[in-house]
Amino acid sequence: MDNFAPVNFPYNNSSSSTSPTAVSSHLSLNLMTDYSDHNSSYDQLEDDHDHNIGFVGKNVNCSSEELGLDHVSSATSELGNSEGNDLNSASGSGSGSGKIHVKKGDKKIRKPKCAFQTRSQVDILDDGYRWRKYGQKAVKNNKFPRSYYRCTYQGCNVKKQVQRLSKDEGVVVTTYEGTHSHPIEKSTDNFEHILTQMQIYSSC
DNA sequence: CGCCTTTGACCTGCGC
DNA sequence: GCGCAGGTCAAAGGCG
Repeated sequence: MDNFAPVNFPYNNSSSSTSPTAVSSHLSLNLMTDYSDHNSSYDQLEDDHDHNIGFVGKNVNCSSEELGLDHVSSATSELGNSEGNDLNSASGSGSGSGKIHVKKGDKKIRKPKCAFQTRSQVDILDDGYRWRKYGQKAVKNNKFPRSYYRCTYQGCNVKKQVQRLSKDEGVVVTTYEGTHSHPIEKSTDNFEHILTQMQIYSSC
């Protein structure tokens, strides 16, 4: 982990916000991007969980775009699955009523992801946005399931995944994917504090 | 009644 | 080609 630089979260609105819901009163953060090796990704995170904030991913290339900034970046980081589903098309149209994620022949455009881990008793960080859970899957080598959430704001197709580490039950890994196209819906003092720290210490 | 969670089925990509 | 793992859909049910 050597590329530290300011980082923002995947939020367009950086204005302060407050609304405590699920954020643990004491939690630490490890921000990382692109843990692209699906077998080692979360294990990697565990190596660094004693730090309050720090990257533990392989390729620290979380772009400003994925983090919610306006200008475009070419970052192509993605979360550790090997599938590389076309999340842009999937999120945009959901491929209709079917369950086809990627059209054959379509060029894969992988939406960058930005993941971070927290030490928290709760799985869900209240980041001020409204999320709807759309799936949950058991993950190999992990006794805890991975939950899939989607931003409920109309037209916003930001997704996030939440998973607790099996080796360290106190660590929750949250992966954001996409950019919010709307202001934050509620505020969270705790989360803003976290964001502030991230902007100071982290970089993607 | 609307929103959300749960959950099983389905689809895709990858490794063997 | 097959099996596995990850990701998504959508019906059903719960809750405020």
